Amino acid sequence: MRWHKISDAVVRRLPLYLRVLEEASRDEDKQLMSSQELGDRAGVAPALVRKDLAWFGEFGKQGVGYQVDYLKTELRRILNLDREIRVGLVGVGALGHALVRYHRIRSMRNSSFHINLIALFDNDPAKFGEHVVDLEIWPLELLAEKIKALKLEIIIVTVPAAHAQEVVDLAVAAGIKAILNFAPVKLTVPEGVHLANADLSLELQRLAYYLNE
Amino acid sequence: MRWHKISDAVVRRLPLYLRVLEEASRDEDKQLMSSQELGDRAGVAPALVRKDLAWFGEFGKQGVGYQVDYLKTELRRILNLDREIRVGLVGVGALGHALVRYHRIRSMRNSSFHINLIALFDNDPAKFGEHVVDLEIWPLELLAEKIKALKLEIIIVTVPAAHAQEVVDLAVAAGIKAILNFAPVKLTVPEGVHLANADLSLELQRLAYYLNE
DNA sequence: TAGATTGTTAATCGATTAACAATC
DNA sequence: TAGATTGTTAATCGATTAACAATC
Repeated sequence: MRWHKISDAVVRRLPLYLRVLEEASRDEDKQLMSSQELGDRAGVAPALVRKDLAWFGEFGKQGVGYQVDYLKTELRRILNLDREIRVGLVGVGALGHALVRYHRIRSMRNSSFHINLIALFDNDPAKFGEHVVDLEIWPLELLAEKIKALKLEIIIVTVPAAHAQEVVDLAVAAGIKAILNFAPVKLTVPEGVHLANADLSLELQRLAYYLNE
Repeated sequence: MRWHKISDAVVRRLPLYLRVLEEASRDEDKQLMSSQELGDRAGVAPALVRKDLAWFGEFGKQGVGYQVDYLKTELRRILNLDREIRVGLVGVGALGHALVRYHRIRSMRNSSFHINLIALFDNDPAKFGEHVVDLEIWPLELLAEKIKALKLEIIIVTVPAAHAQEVVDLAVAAGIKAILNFAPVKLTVPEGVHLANADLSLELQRLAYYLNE
């Protein structure tokens, strides 16, 4: 258990730092990085990088900077990426299909990426038993059962807006603690369940605002 | 030209309000809505709803609330959704393909949705001339030319991370002012060009943080 | 009129930045 | 040692919330 409640603003930057460290170590074999450089590459002010990291421990050395490998390991641990995280996807339409392919290929190439999509669900009987890449599509009725049996921890929701809330309610009742939602609808989840929204039309509408200044 | 520079936090909520108003008027034929109800439905405090709207004018009546139709019209105008916004998509892989289908079908069903995806680009000659739904895939070489000829204002980037920055540079040089990026990479754009990131792996990594509290 | 709700100002809250002593 | 850079505190900035006069 952590002492302070870390704000979501901080948590959102951690994967950014991790990505910078992974690229620097993979592409440049970099051993050390200062908060200045890490910040530059992540698009974050150096003082903020140090403050963010300091919530979790003392990872750097004065006058030297941060050991890339060590900080990488620590960030993975903090983000729970040092163990397998099992993910299910509900709604294998065009978008769901694409996300499966995108994700399966990524996780096959990069064995250290421990967020694994391992189960697909749909409510269309015509799709039951069908495979996308190497994953079988299960009937939506099996969602709760499979969440428990396969220890799924995150679900990706790519069903039509009208069905998203009921899918989420089912999943939450079965113990799901995190949801990545693509449906263009505001979902309600109980305290303790975390929601990330990937709502493309909202993003496009936001961008449209800036088009005549 | 607007008097105050409106913060992005405000702009992000406007499409949310618009969606609530559209649903209320379409599904419930609602005529009036208070900041209280609009806020409840959008997940925003009522005082913040009033403050956000007040940046752009006086749209409500004391003791009464907001006229749904009127506010809807005003929000559309503010967001530039009262005119056609033309969008191009670069990188017709699995994800790009799915976004095209998702978006074309949406815009065909909902004629009032004026953000239109009208051009596709890829660098794979095998795909040139191929159609996705009703849209032809053009060679990436034509990007700059087509941006100008078709008056594209937004591009959606679904190319691999390694190519995203060069695509963006090309597009920006040709006059693009807004970019929706799906590539898992931090893009650099000049002042005045707006960027929205839809980076799925960052979102999943963020969610993973919350999985053992 | 009485009740309701806006638009707006002041107060609060939270996040970022600046500054610097500690120390490698 | 001298220079560099961390971890941390204080100052600043910005966004949200509370409160209320105006008014429909």
